[in-house]
Amino acid sequence: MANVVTLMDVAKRANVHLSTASRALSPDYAKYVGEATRLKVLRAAEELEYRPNALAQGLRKGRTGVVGVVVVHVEQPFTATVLRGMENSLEAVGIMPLIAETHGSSERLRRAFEHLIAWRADAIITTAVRYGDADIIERFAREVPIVLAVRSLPGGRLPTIAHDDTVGGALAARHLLELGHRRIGELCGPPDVSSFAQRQAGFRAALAEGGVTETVAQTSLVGATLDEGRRAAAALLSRDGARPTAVFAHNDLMAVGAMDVFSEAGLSCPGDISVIGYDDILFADHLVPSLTTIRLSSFHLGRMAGEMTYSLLQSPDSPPPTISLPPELIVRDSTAPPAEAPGASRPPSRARSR
Amino acid sequence: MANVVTLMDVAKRANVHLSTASRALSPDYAKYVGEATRLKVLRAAEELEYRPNALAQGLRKGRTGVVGVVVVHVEQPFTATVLRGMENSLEAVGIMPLIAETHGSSERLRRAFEHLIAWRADAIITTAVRYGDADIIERFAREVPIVLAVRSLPGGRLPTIAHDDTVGGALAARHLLELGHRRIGELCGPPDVSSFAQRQAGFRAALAEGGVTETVAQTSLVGATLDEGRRAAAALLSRDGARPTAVFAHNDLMAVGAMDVFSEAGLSCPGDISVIGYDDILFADHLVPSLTTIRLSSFHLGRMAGEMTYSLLQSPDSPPPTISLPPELIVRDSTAPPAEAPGASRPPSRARSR
DNA sequence: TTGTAAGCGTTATCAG
DNA sequence: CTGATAACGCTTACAA
Repeated sequence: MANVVTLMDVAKRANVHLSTASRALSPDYAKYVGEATRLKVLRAAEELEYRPNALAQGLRKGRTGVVGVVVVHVEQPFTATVLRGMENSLEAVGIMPLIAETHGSSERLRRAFEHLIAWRADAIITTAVRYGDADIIERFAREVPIVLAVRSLPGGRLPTIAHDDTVGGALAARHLLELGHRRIGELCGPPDVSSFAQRQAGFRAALAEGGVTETVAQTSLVGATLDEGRRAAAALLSRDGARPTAVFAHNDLMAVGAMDVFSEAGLSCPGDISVIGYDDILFADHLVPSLTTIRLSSFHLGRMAGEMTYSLLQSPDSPPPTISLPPELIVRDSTAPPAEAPGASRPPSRARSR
Repeated sequence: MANVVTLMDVAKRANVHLSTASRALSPDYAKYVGEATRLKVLRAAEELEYRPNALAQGLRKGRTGVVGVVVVHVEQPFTATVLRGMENSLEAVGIMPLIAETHGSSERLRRAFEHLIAWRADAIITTAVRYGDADIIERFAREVPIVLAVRSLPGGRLPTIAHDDTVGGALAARHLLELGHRRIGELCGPPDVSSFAQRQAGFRAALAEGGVTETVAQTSLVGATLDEGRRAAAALLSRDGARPTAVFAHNDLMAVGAMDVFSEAGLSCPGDISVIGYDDILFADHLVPSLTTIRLSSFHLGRMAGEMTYSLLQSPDSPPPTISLPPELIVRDSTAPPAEAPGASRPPSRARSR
């Protein structure tokens, strides 16, 4: 190790002054350098395998070319794809994403932001906000440009890009209504996350339009995981009163957990109970039955979030844009008309993409 | 924005010299500061929301507290878990992982390393090496400590932590042999990746021990993805000669692709053809049939890789350790005795964990 | 076109 | 215990 080549070494080898070497290697200032000397410097840099110290550059320039990305969990299937999209667009403009995770904790969210600010990230994109984080986010927003992706915050004071989950919830509701379901359950994610709050709002509004005013809801405050899906589904089954004929899970992970529980309880899906999820994660089409769900263009969302951030960096004082992306209903085998209402016919089978 | 609080601001507000402020805030040097002044400085820092500039610190200290992690693809299920393990152990010792992706390209691998070196990462962990990258990796290893995880390189000159894929391949082979299979196919990942090379070697050696000397192999040079699994499986089916009664796919993704193709070709699994995968990715147990596979303790591997890196940073000139982790056979429903050899009985069903 | 020099925000080594 | 000061490696006005 140890053998770190600095600009000084390059300058010496090329027999030029430090600053000339700097200019020769800078895209912006190279034009002020004689062609011959420029080539000398380039050769020297090449030969010594010179690698500019990004710390020194950032310190001096006041920009790092780093954008922080704060997510709940890289491992979540949906998040991973969003990240890939961001990376894709950021890389194209020479920006490096620096990823930090919150694991759902507000305390870690705070630490992640402080970390990224300490590293002088030029901007921060986050997909991890909960309503309770609004204050702290707005405080940080005074220190660094922040872009909200996937999850939004009320007020719209920050640039935001997210799917329209109200529409998504409504799509789910209308699909179940069309199939003839009237007693419908809902497995809700934490209500202080905009995505879940909006899914619920959209779902209920659409049900109400269809004359169904009551849903059997079970909310998880912990998170929208497979285990929480199991727990919520079990709680829902153990209730008094008639069992719902269909269930809307706020994401696919919960849907899978619920399907497991239903199957263990001897209920067939979709025969006894239909299940619709949300997200269209990898392998949603490989489950048995394959999962009807709402697809979000996650890669695209990530891409656009990256682009939005870049243009924000270019023109810092344009008004905060808000972009809303449409979700899409993907009908598969986990939803069907309820056994008791044979009148309703299955709508023509739609695209089974993937 | 703009309003960046520096140490100078803190010092002024506390009425002490810059260097005193620095000491007061440093865990190592705080003891040389009078209790009263120390508290004054702490208060001032608090009030101003002072956040040390990590760039300046890194530049001055020569250490950044950053460890680069170079992976093929964050999105891959196996990788994501490994990452979580690394993060888990690195965070515990105050190190921040900086993630970079290669997408399987050597050129991008090089760029990722250069990027991380430019940012003066204290060390780099990589799970993305191919045999062809050996030279470049050894060159970089002169500039920064490198830890090889998941995939190894011949020679053992670099600290390495990986699962014993030779054993894993053998486990798969013996399982199929025990079930009575004698005509066995293999869907291979790229052979210039140690994991796949070793899986193949272990698999074939164990088959040979069982008297089976020939396998119907189909190799993918592109990558071990679902689509490549489909392609390889299709190629395997279209061959002359008797169809194999069992197939070992070098990872679960390829196994899923293969199962799709088999099912589309009207073959039932495990009735007509058994399939065993590798990795035990999320939802491997939710497929139908649930997938027999080799489980790797990915989280644990990640953890240990992080710990290894840290201890390497502590004692830089200890000999490069090599840690080998055992894989585990997980028997599920995608493997069964071949139809033609009813003599072989299914071994007692083992743990169906998850 | 090139050289000079002043920092960017810290830490660490000196004296005092 | 505290103050002064020299780096760390680089960029960029400003002079020449």
